[in-house]
Amino acid sequence: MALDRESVVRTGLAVLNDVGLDALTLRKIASELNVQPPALYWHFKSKQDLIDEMATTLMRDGMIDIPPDTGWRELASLYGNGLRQMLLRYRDGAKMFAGTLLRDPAVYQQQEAAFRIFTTDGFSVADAATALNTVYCYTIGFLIEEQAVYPHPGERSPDYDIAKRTERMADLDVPLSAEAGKTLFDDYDARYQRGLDAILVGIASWLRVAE
Amino acid sequence: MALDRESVVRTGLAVLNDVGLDALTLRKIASELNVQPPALYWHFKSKQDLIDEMATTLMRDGMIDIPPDTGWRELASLYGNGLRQMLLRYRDGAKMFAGTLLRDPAVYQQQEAAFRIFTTDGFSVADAATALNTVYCYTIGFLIEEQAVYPHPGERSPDYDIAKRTERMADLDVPLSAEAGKTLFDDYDARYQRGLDAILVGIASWLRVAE
DNA sequence: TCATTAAATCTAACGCCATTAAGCTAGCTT
DNA sequence: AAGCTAGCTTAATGGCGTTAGATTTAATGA
Repeated sequence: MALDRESVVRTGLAVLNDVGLDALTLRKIASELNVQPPALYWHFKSKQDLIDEMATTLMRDGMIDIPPDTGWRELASLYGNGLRQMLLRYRDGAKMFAGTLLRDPAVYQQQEAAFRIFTTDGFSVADAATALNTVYCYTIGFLIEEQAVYPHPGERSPDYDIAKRTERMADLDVPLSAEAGKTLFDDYDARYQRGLDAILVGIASWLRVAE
Repeated sequence: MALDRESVVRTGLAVLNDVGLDALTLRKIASELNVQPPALYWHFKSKQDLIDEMATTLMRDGMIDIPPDTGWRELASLYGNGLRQMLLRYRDGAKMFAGTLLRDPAVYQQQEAAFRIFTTDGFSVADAATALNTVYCYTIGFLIEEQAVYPHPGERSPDYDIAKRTERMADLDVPLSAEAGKTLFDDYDARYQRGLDAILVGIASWLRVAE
């Protein structure tokens, strides 16, 4: 034997990666564990409970140590990029994460360290919260889109065919939109970075105003 | 008689507003229309097809006319705020929208007008696309969070109880996080605006670099 | 060593779901 | 009047999360 929360969560994540969030079922997870579906209810009170734990595990695994003497800007960049890489590790990672409330103490402690850096650098607590929340929201939104187009990194979904999109636009007289498509459905790394940098520039302006 | 795509979509949106996305079923929609569930398949090829159309309708209804002589910044602000108000009209509006590919020509034409303003103001098409995409992603991410806390405007979900959250943090020694909670679970209007403004400040810097 | 107990799983079933297949019916066309 | 077809119906399929209750397993205490 040896079925515990941890192994169920790991198997859940593996199944998620295979089939995606919509097709993630307790029956598949149970079958992967050579167990009958109701067995999972000994360890989790509901499917949502399991998914919450999967999200928490993902977060905990993805947490990075903050180097000493990190400035707010570098930290925010690390936070955003770390979050993105974390979500990219599993199919539909962002969708699973979105709207999930994390109860893990480790998350709060990591957050606390981030707030300390921001306040040390001159931000109010409210501004620090707003700043990190802005980065968070942008990242989640970006990744939901990205993972819709690329369920797995490097594997484009057939639903998002650039050629067909361009074709559909051909008789619509929207040349700029057509050209923008090239930007919007490719090079997600660079584009994420560009948007994140814009946010950081804007947040930096909060500091100067306060001075 | 007189069941058509339009009326099914409207009823679908009404049911969505009542019960949320997870509990949105074809059976409920059909029952609301005094019709048997399979009847919907005459008008839509699948549930997802109906949801796509619901999202498209929401978008189309929420589209606003762009006043003449609007600058890129004002436009981007209108775009973000308009998108937010649109999504707020229905429970789980953002979740429904996230990852949905819109095929409506009207959307492309609206987009085209936006791109024209950006390029007139000196942006490249790629930068215009990145700029609007950044606003879009931020807004979607923000609203998924917001609607998790407030399924309906003004009606807080019981899952997000500030008092309980503070309580949980009491024995954790994370005073800044506790204080941040006050910011993060309230005053969504102001916070959305603050984040959006930061993004716009950052995007403005793209212009100056190019000059 | 054996009875007791608790933990962890099983089988069986319920009610709901999206979807498909096939039949019926009203109204339009010829 | 006959036939066609758009637009529904009923009936059924297979899958889902979840619950109830029986059953096994492993540890405990006498």
